[in-house]
Amino acid sequence: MSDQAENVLNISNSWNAYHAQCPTRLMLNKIADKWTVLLLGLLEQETKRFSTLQRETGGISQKMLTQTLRSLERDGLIQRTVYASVPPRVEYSITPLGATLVAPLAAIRVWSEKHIEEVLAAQSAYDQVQNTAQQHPNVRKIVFK
Amino acid sequence: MSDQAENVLNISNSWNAYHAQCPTRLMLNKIADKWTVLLLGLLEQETKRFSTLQRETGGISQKMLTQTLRSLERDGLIQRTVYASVPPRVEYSITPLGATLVAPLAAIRVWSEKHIEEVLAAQSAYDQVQNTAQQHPNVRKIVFK
DNA sequence: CCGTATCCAATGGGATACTG
DNA sequence: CAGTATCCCATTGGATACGG
Repeated sequence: MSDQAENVLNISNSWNAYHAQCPTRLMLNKIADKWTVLLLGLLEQETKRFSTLQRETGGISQKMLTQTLRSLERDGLIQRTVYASVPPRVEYSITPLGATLVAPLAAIRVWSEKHIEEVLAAQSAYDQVQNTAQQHPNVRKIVFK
Repeated sequence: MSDQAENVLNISNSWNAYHAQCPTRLMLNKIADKWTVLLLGLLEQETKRFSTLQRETGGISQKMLTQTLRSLERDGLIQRTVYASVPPRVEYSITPLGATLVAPLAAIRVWSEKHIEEVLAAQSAYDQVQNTAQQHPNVRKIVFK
């Protein structure tokens, strides 16, 4: 209604308030996953085996590796290929669809590396103010205007 | 070392394997939060009050609203202002730093809306194959090559 | 109006043991 | 090698009640 700049982030506009099935929410939940982005990063360039992924992530449990890979496979973001050799060999690779997700994720990475210092500084400043405010419990240090 | 295209998502490159303090991980955890992005979207344009935010998110509990707003404030992404009026009034607005995060988040939103159909289709296809494979339990339907 | 404190159910994720 | 199955603890988040 207003002639302000468009609200580019307003998910509720396109989806009538918060909706559990909002595409953005679905994807954010994926990305929010501790291992998803890391695995996509590892698979971005080359096909890799299960054990290789486990080693290169450095500490993921078998359960979570399997679970995350399944989820990514189900979403069509990675491809799983089984070779009927002995011992069995399974390889994972990124799909064309998965590859298109790399750029948006990289944007997040770039922002994070560029602004992390500001965020950490803000956190320190905030914490310091809170610690200074040893007033009545239940009362935060606040800013009047 | 190789002369391939650079691995733009490889967080481990810059941070020596998976590191809990990797900036990208820190930010992804924020974003992963169920309400963070929604609140940033609501505050993107204009300052809003606590009760307004609660209403417009449509269903967030007081606890989570407070908690999420605190977290965003601590990170320097939003600003909290208290007016010493009766009854008290508290307003939240996005900071310049928070505003710079809008674009990367919008990129995720755009990707999601553009590719959600493919993802859902991939999921359906995957599920169908799994349901068809009523073989020995413990054996998934697999693809040989 | 804008919170904080507490209780409690659901979920997530690691460790471990076992299979084709 | 590449999983699956089970147990179990830590974290999450909603509901509720209370406070400045």
